[in-house]
Amino acid sequence: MLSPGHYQILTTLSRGGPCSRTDLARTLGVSKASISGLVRDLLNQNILCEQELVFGVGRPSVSLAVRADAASFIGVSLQQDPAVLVLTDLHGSVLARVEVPRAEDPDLCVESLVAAIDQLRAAGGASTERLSGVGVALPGFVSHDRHTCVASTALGWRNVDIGAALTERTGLPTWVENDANALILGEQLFGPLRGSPDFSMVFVSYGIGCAHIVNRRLLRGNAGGAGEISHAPIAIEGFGAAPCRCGNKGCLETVASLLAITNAARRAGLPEEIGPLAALAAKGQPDALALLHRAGSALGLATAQLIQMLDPSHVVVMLDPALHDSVFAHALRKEADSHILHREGPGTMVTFRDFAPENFASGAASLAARYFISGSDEL
Amino acid sequence: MLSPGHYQILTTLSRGGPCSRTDLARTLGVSKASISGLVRDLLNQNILCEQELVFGVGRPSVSLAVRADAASFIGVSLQQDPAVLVLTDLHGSVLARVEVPRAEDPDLCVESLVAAIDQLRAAGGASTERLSGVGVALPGFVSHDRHTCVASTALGWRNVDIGAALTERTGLPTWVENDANALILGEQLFGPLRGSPDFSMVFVSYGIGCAHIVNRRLLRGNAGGAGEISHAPIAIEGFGAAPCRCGNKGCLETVASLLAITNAARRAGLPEEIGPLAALAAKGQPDALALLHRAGSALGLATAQLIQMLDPSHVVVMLDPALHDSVFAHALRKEADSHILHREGPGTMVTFRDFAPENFASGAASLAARYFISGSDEL
DNA sequence: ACCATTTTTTTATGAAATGAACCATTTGCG
DNA sequence: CGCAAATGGTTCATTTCATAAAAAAATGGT
Repeated sequence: MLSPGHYQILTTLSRGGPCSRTDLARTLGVSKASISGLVRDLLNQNILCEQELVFGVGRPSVSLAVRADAASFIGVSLQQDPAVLVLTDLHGSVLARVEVPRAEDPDLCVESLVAAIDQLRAAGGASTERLSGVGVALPGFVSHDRHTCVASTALGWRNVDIGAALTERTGLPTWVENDANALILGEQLFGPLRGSPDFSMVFVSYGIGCAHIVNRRLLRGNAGGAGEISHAPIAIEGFGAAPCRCGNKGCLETVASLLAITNAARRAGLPEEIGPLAALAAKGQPDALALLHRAGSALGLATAQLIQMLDPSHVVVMLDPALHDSVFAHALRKEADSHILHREGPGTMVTFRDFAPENFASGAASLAARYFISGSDEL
Repeated sequence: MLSPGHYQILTTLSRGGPCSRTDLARTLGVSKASISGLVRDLLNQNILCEQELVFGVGRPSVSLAVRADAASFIGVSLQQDPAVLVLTDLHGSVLARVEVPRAEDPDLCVESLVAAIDQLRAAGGASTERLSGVGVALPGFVSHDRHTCVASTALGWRNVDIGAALTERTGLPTWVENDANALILGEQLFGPLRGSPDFSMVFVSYGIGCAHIVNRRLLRGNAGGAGEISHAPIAIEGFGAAPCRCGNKGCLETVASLLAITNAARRAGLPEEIGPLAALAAKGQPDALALLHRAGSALGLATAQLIQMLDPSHVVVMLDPALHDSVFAHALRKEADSHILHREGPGTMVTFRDFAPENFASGAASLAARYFISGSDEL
């Protein structure tokens, strides 16, 4: 239905925001005549709309923008229990939201997800008329075809073709992706860093997840295992090198994940929840301070390695709100800063953002939106 | 002169080796009719040639290959003193080779390079009729436009537009690139790993250089500083964290570079040349063994970090031949292997190769060849 | 009112890709 | 030996696509 030219226009608009026909022609290196025709098609199909006039010298240009209501998408996050599902529009805004318990058994899980999707469709009303796809984010490895979960320790799954199952039950095309990858792909399409060609995201949950955009593309690597930093060898002097479930010693995950932090807190007789622990550290309790400082420093060192290796323009670290302004965050920033090679020009910017399970769901929805916009899984 | 279609054919052939017209049509997703016409043009211009027939059922297919003598290129390596210049054909074979002292003063340097290039042209004879470009590899940072050396501590240069100078004096288009980048771009176009979408190269010289191909493209990063591992924080327990010229402590460069190794050897009263040092270690001299083991382990740890982060299919480590089968290499492999997360399927393959200054020169030549083949600096 | 300037549309022209038919050359089989 | 089946490559009329040039539209300044 849409030609490559149409997709190029949609991609350019969602990458750089609204612009005129002439801008599009310049950016894409084609004639204004071609753009004119393609834009007409997209206007007729209610995918684009003309926005306000931009006045300069001469005839004002009309801004073109992708219509938010041109399509809607469903995103499923199995990153935590409960699972979160959202219905989003083409700008990534959440139109409806549902939570369901995350079932371990694959069949039960699909069952409850299908029910939740029906709920979302009902809640969305007219906006689901052009519902065009489902995305799933899960903690684990996903096969090359973006259908099957090859392995997930968190879910206890091996070779579960959840993509095919959902497609069959909902009649909607479905894309499956690793949780960290879905998160960063959502950021690339919908987030504040949209359009940046090189950036990375790290999140601290029970484990530590990480993904990278390099040259505008997701870094997957040869076997799809690229970008992992949770098993980076963080053998800082003075840090004990605890054995990790991966068989090595001194992995980042054994120090900086929420699981590691709460385990260490329990052993030290400190509160096991991250909120109270951070509050205690804020009051100056020495053990809590040391624990969070150590964890933050470890993640900071890994971040420095990441920055040295990939030289991204931004690294976004998603943290529990309780940690946002804590010694954890400060130690992270300091350790990262002290281990990167400073050069001229603006270096990598490290920013913190609140961790919310919803982000994974809307990242998952963006997988389907991406296909709508670019006709493929690349932008 | 050549259209995008022509370049696509040349790129496909040099990426995947000789193939038939029908294969090209399948690979590129265009009709046989289009390929037929484009190939005819390239045959007429003596850029392609028809090779042997491949028999199967039905009419045999004729293999098409890029002619080695379709063009020739000059590569300049300023990676070491003396500078090495080579004349290569379109398959990367070295047709002639010249060395000249590497002058510090930019003007003098250009002067001697121009003279050496004339020598190469004379030595190349008829093969330089279609000489189509010059590439320069140098240790330092190169501006975004691939003309100017922004900074090089090894050469003592700041903002030297060596590209423009050579273009003016030789009349040939010139591309300038960082030494490690030139090396891996040469491997991508001419080497055994040609066509691999994800691989990395590391070389151990007075410093340590490193570059990566990700998704078939050179990893440059936001500020062009990606891929550097020489300042990776290698703070292995038991390894002293020596201060580095970058201001941090415990950088890889302070342990594993040839400069660091020979400095440490001098302090320990061991031979300062790498050959005798390696020989001593091979005989079992404890201090020499410890020194090389420590250096190899450090590089191995950095290699493990690299593999975890990028998940390449191959890592090629270029070493002085004396180190090739030494405790350095063994420690490197062991340390790398023990710090990567093993998963199903074939993991990253780490291979050693002899370090030769020529590789940088032919890598530099490949920059010009790349332009001939793809019409841009991407493959 | 009129001109300069810039954006957008229209239109006529040319280039490029295609599908379908056709020719070429081999293997396999009776 | 002869013929069908299969595959590779070419030719050519047709369609699609992109473009440049011209025209129209919309505004600011003089």
